[in-house]
Amino acid sequence: MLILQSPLTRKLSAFVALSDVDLETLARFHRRRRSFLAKHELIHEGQKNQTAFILAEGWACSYKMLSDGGRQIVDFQVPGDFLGLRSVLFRTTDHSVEAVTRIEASEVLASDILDGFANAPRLATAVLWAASRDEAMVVAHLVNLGRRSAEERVAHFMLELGARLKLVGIGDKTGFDCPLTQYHLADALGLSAVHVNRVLRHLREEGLLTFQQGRVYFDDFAGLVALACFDTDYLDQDGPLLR
Amino acid sequence: MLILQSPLTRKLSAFVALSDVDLETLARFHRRRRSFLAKHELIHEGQKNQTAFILAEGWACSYKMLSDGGRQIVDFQVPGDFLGLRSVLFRTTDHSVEAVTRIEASEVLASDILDGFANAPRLATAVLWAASRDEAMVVAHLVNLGRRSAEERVAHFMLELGARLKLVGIGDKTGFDCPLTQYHLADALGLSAVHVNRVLRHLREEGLLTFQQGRVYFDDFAGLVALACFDTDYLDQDGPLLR
DNA sequence: CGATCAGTTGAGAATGGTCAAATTCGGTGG
DNA sequence: CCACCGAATTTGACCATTCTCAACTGATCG
Repeated sequence: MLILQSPLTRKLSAFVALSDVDLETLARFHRRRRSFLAKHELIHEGQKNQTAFILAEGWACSYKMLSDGGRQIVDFQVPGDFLGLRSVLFRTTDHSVEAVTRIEASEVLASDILDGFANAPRLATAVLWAASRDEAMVVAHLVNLGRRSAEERVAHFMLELGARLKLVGIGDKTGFDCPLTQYHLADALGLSAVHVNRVLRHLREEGLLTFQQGRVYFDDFAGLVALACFDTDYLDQDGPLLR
Repeated sequence: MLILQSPLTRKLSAFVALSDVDLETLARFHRRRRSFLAKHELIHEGQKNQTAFILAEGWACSYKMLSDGGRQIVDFQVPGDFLGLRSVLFRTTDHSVEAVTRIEASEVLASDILDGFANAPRLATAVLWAASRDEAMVVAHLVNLGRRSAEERVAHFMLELGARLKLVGIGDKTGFDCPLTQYHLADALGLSAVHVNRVLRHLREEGLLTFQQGRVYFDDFAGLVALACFDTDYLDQDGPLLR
């Protein structure tokens, strides 16, 4: 093993057994460590020839702005996730990415990625495979927006976020630390911030969930799961499929 | 060139310059041609060890059912698209796929795909790259659901579908043939079928768009673009990025 | 100690849903 | 060719969820 098990390496190894060449290439992606303040926009929608980042510490979010000033958050990223990979794969980017908290990330130039993919095709497969799993989360999010009430949306979102963070080792069944504001929730869930506030109050009064002082408490996990029709075992993974 | 330019081959070549081995492997995916009636469910949510399909003729849609009986259509597939690729990549599938019209498709066994990917890693990269572009469409769809009014949603959806079909050579600026029912639209757009009908009537009365007898007419293309804030050049592609 | 930002609450308005019933359309069998 | 059937579309009346606007509180930070 050439490099220590970074979150990204661990994630990729779930899909493809990586060779030494793959791991060396991956290690080369991790020069150029940067840090950014909360709210810094790392990737800007519409720009060409962007660089990408690998998130090492903190939270980020990807979103699209609308012409009326509203925004829709597509997904949140946690350590081990790529930021702006698609902006490299498609020369131009269709969304923006900004830091939610102060973050640490490795900057990866477009040429690093394209050259790396050409020389280490199995690494390319692994990275894209992982990107494809991220799509499953976007799909779940889409279903949430399309067919659930505000209350179900909030409950489902929190459960899903909790499940995701548990995989990375942050948080457990009782709750997790959550640096998001109610505005983040509103922009992610397609609701107004005012209504998010009301829904949170109601969930708290019903004894289901509390979100206060940067932490989410699952006061009644089973009740939330029932309310949101949450599929408990949903991000499972067994072992590499490609050897 | 070993096989004729199938829709899929053309699509993949946009991302990665394919070798003869890649093309042979791809050709091997196209034995086992099948045909299915409209409404046939090809992939069922939750099943394990599914096979995948490559759509050759007709339309399909991928969707998730909710426990209350509602469903959310995630995306529509047209010739050249994979059906159920993720059910192979992740051993189990998180959504269902059904035929919208009568369809023709090549059945591809999980083992075909995994063996093929192991032997032709650049093909793997190309297929996953294309899957990643499909995600961009899912993202656009998500934004549509989260932050637009019913009228904007319908307009945007139709424009996007039109743009996509124009790329495949079906339809033009004046409109396209569309086998969807208003129920399909409702399930895709997170609206009730009744409301979809009302919105369509309104768009027709405003002289913007007509959807009747299986065809969509863009009566006022510029007006629609303005209403939906549609990004006209959005699925562009230049040439293979990976040589 | 202002200033700013996140959270909270109320009142009224709007968008879109539900239920129920009619109408049209595309086949299909006699 | 016509009568009929089921599916898709259309319309109305009423209702619910969620939004908008506006004001107020509380915390944090130079």
